[in-house]
Amino acid sequence: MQIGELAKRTGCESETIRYYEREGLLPAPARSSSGYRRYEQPHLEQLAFILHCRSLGMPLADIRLLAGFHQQPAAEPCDRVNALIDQQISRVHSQIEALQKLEIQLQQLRARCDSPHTLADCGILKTLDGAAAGEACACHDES
Amino acid sequence: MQIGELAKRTGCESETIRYYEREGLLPAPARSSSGYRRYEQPHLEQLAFILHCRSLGMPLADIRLLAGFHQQPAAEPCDRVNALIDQQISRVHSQIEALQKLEIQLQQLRARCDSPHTLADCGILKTLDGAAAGEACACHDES
DNA sequence: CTTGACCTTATAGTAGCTACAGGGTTTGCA
DNA sequence: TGCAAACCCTGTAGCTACTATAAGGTCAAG
Ligand SMILES: [Zn+2]
Ligand SMILES: [Zn+2]
Ligand SMILES: [Zn+2]
Ligand SMILES: [Zn+2]
Repeated sequence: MQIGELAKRTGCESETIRYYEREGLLPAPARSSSGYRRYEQPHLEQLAFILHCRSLGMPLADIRLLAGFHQQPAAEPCDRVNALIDQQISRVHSQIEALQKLEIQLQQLRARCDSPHTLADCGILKTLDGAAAGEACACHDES
Repeated sequence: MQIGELAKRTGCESETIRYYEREGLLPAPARSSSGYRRYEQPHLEQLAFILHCRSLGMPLADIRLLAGFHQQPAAEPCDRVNALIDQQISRVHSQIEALQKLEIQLQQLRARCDSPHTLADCGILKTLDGAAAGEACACHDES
């Protein structure tokens, strides 16, 4: 199949497929006489593997490693696999925590303005300006 | 003061300050005879304003707008300010939701492996391979 | 024989920095 | 006076994971 059909079947754009090939995540497929890429079923599965990992937020570098385990002797321990997943879980977890703090801060800032009123009176702008001048702010106040 | 001192006082690297100037977030300061940037107190406050907004996760484009409201007539309504903050809150909120789904999926995947064992037996790898072949997976199973 | 839908490569753009390379300036000290 | 350390300058490239062109080649239908 051509790249367009692979794209349609996986829901991944042709350009992304070419990008994965350039990045070494997908092996370079055979070419037709006119230079068109020709894919087979294994390519589709390899791409699906990548997309599935991507949908879990895994970075391409980790997916490369994960895919590489298929080339390793099957008797090796799987702890490196687990480590990659655990790392991803903790990355995601700390992002969540950071964003939750952010949301609280933003809501504290937002609460300074009970619109509608003018720019001169806006509690949000006043808070931001005050903080820039060194005053305590609603959002970063530790109390 | 020179750029290095402004950097030290704000905890922002010199290169970042120059970057903000290039991006039009900070006005170009006066220069010494040898071409060194010379900053005054207002610059420090403007930079602090930017950094404070950045710490709330605001994109530079929004900070540019937010800073621009200082040049607007003070009698204008502040609803555009509120809209920017509300937008940011909803961005952050939807990111949190997406990441929380991700974390659950990752933990479901992680639960397939009760290490230690081998690559051939690893439930994580088996799940990923199965999903690539079109089977249902622990992580994306809707049940 | 031409139109349209494919495909190819190469390059640049996105966000927000960060890290050089390759130079000039200023300060202090022997 | 000479020199080195610690500043500063510009310009460019790198990071992630794509996305979007530009400029061209190929193929099947009508
Ligand atoms: Zn307001
Ligand atoms: Zn604050
Ligand atoms: Zn395992
Ligand atoms: Zn899954």
